[in-house]
Amino acid sequence: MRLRGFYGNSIDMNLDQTLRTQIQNAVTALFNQTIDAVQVQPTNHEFEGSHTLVCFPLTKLSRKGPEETGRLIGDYLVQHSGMVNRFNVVKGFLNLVLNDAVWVEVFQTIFANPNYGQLPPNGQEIMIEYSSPNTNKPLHLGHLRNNFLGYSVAEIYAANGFNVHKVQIINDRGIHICKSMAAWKLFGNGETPESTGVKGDHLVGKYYVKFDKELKVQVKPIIETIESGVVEGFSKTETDQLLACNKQIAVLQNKLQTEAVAVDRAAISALGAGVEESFALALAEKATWKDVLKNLSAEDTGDVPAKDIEQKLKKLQALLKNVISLEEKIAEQKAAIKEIAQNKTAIMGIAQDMLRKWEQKDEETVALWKTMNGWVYNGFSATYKRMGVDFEKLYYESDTYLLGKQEVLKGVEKGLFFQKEDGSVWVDLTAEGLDQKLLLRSDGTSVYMTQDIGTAILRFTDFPKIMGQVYTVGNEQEHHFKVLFIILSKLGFEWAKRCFHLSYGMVDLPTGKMKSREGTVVDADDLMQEMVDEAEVLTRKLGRIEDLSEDEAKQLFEMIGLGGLKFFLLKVDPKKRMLFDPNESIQLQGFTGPFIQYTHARCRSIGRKAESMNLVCTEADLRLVHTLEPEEREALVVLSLFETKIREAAREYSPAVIANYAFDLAKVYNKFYQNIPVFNEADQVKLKFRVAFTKAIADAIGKAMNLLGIAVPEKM
RNA sequence: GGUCCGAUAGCUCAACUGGAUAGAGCAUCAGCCUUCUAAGCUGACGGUUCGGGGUUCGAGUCCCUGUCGGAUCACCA
Repeated sequence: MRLRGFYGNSIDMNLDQTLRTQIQNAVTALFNQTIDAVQVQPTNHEFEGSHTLVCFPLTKLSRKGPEETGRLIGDYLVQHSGMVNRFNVVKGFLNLVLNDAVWVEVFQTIFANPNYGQLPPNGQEIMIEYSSPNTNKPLHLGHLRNNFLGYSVAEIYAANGFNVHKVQIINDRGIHICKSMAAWKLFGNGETPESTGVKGDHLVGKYYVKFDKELKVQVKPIIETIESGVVEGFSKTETDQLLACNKQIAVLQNKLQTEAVAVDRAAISALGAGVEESFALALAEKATWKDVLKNLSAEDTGDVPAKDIEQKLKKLQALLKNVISLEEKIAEQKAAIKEIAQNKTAIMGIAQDMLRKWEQKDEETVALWKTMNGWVYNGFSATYKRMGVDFEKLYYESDTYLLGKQEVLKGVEKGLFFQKEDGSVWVDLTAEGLDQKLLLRSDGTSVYMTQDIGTAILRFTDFPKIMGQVYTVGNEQEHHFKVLFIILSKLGFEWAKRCFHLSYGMVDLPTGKMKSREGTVVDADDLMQEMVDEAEVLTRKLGRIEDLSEDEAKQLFEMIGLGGLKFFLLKVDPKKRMLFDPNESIQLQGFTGPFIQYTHARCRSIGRKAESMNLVCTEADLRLVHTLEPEEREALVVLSLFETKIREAAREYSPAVIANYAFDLAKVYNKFYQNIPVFNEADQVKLKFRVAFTKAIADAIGKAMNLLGIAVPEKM
């Protein structure tokens, strides 16, 4: 979705624009040529100046070298512009130093604008979806990235002048919740959140895990029977498939044995001691080749240089390529068998039966469904509250899947979709370079895609003025949304092209990927609590909370713990997969939330002292400021970028832009703070200016952090 | 196998969409508290931007190619 054209001008852009015009004038005056585009960029820190003109492209017009061109333009600007104080030319780059008066004026504008950081309303409405959990288990670390991201993007759009509608779709229907229901019915003994004291979403999650465990137990003998060659009691297609799998496995295993013998054992032994023993294990079939390789790479290798180990592993990998690829193929076949076998277990039968009954509105099933979903919602709302996220409207899959079905059937009538012999409905996307996609099962029930079609249409009906919709969903679903948007277009909805999938990368742990079945998920509630606890420990250690009440202290720990967590998850470009290192996330120094919160508290401390001294800065005072210290100038340059960053963050759908900016601002202010003690200043004008300047920085930091959903303390 | 995404300092991440000697933080080392909050500041160390070609005044960024990692291609959601 393109949003260009909804943005106005900000302070630094005006400055930039004026400068560009003056450069254009200079070029016209000097070389008797006109240009329509000039390349101006921020000056590198190592050189003096704030704006830099790239001169290379101008050499054709000036018929002079880049340095000479730069000098001529620089001279001209100093003499005629009234803005440029001095300049320097390095290679082909013209670095401009603006008059302090220009920066003082910039500050006056910011000072006079209490809404600095909030762009005027642009009359546009936009919908942002995030969170959208399944109702069978509690929220985890992945949801945290999703929620913080969605919430922050919503705030950023609001700051850009949009009227934002935050929504989510709750996946309250389907086989997943039936699994929890089935397990609860079988093993729950009537447990409730009240009777156990367990948070509702966690209780329901417990039974989801229980279901999976039981399923594993029940499916094992079935798989063993199948693999022994006995395939009975399956439908025709299933039987064919299973027999085919068995056949494939036999062939693959034969090949594997041949390949295993062919592995160059001599080459492996040559790689070092210990390696060979590990492979003896693999040959005895106690481990797969892949596991052996994995174990070796994880082994403690003492003081062998890392590069050597890496090379060794690469060699090994190459030697074992064939056997590992065969193993993987066998695993694929086994997975296919498992899939079919699972449907034959008693417990899966119960869950599927519940799903059918639910669709038929069976009273008892619906009642249980309502009860357990209710537990989950209570749990979720507690989690959302602590996370500090909210929603204007909730959509429930159980309300939208039928609507989706209607729309699909309409599509069939119009000839947009087609029906197969078994009654299933499909859309043909081969013209778009994709496959055929199922929209309704042969028994007429809805799939994921069906309900998303319904939800989208319902939303544009509920909010007819929205220009578009943003879906905050992990990048594993890129294909899904690509297909969804094409289908909506086919159905004739012109707004389909203004739907945008805000696709973000997965969160990895140092131990690898999170897998709910292997119990390696990081629970959202637990994580938030740990962060707050850690914040408390570290804060008490620093001993700065003596004059805070117990309540205030608690609030502060909450602010720091969650601020740290949010900042950690938001500072990385959303598109990229990121590593969550728990140890690093609770750090308070450097590029962290608490560092920025701390800077804010410092500023406020100065503010309080100024108030106690009755120091008030007026616009008249500012008019008396004529010179700036380098630290002040530097900070003002950063401060003036705020609204441009707010725009950029919206354009890129990236809170990371704001996070980086807030950090830059805090850093540049700390430099000022350290070098120029504010209250040591005898000159009243300078003193007042610095107090006002500090307040402006604090406000900008606070607003930037708010865009990330992070609160900032008065003291810490 | 097809499609898409990624690879930058020991680690985690930037790099204004083609511009300068590729920047921060962490870690390591060395300095700075009689001062508005040291959760801070200053410095040092650290790079063949995965390999190989190409495009041009100029490439981490664009094109081709190879290697590695991830995602996806369900009558799951």
